[in-house]
Amino acid sequence: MTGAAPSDARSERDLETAARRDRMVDAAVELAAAGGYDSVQMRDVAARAEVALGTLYRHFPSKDHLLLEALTEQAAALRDRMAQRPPEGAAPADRMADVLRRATRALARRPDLTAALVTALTSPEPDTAPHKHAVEAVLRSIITTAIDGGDIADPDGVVRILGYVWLAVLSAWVGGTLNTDQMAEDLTSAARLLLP
Amino acid sequence: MTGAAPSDARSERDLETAARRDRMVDAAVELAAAGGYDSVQMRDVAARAEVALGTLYRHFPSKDHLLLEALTEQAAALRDRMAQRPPEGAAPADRMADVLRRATRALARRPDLTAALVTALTSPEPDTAPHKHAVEAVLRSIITTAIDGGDIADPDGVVRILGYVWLAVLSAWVGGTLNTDQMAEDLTSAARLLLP
DNA sequence: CCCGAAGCAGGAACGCGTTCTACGCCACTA
DNA sequence: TAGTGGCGTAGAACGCGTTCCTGCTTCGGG
Repeated sequence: MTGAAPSDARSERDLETAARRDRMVDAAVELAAAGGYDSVQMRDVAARAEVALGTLYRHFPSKDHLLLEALTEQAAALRDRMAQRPPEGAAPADRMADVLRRATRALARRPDLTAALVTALTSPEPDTAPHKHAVEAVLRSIITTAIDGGDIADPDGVVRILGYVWLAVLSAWVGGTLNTDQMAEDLTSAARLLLP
Repeated sequence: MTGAAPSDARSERDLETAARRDRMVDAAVELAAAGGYDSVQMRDVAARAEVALGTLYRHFPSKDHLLLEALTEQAAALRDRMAQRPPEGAAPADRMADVLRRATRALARRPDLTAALVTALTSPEPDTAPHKHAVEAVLRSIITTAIDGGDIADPDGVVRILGYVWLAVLSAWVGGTLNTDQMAEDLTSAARLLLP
């Protein structure tokens, strides 16, 4: 790593800033996992990532952007796990229920982290819309591959509705309106109502 | 008003504090209608209601509680309007679509106010959960009366899912992810998929 | 008649997200 | 070699939600 040729000078610098960026996201995730949204304080993130506050804001224009970056990574990881071990079940509704059960279990494993990320997802700042679109696209792709193969009249509509229900249930769970069991129950109920 | 008998002394005082409370909610609604969530600043609300900041916090433990109080009133008004002129249509799906169309139109009439109230509704503070439950109960009651009379297998499940979709779509609209037409479209699509 | 409690006014103070200022370091280029 | 622009550090400053303090008034009970 240290004995790089002179021609690598620029890429070395880039690697450093990429590493800094990773440290910031990692610090945010650690703080979120420990205490939720309120525990992710920008000064603490900067300190833990060994970075100045201004640097943090140079890379992420707001706390919500920072958390949405982390959420994007988590969602991608979830999609990869689903692709690696596809959901089981004959009917689309069964496969969908399997997906939701596994996803819910994964999210409930680190509740404070999930709460922090979902909080960022439901923040009303309009300039985070692109990030939100990206996350929702990942969720919809998971749903789509789960229910693929069944004879469904309006697959796009079903996927969209299931995505909405997923988001609403998550946000209700974060807000304390629902517990984990109710969340899973409502999700599978939606899947049963919308899928054969 | 001024010539009250002595026995009315206590109720006069209560009326004053009730009037103060109303002024606070009204001030919040006016500010929200003018500029959305960020324009509802607690110092401004207090000043406009001609009340000290501490008094505002004596009645409402947080900004979100204040806005949720306003939202509860709005939701009740919507339910009353729906009761006064019931939705038209033969099939439950048609009546549901009518309800959603009228509700969406009412909300879109004052977008900044709606955005502010929905923002409060999706705030993650757990101690606002009772308020949220109340609002959701009103929404579900509207849905229930709209689809009542059809032969639906799992009416409670359908109502719950439609309620979730309504909330998710509203929050997406507030977040800038959806425009008004898409919101109405997704809602009627959900109604068609879930109702005969 | 006096007392304590409750409600309110006015305003300072605190916490945290966000912005701004001042400066240093390093790769590039005329 | 001097200058320039990008990225970083350190830390003060600002805005707004929230809390706290100090003093005033009104009411109900000994």
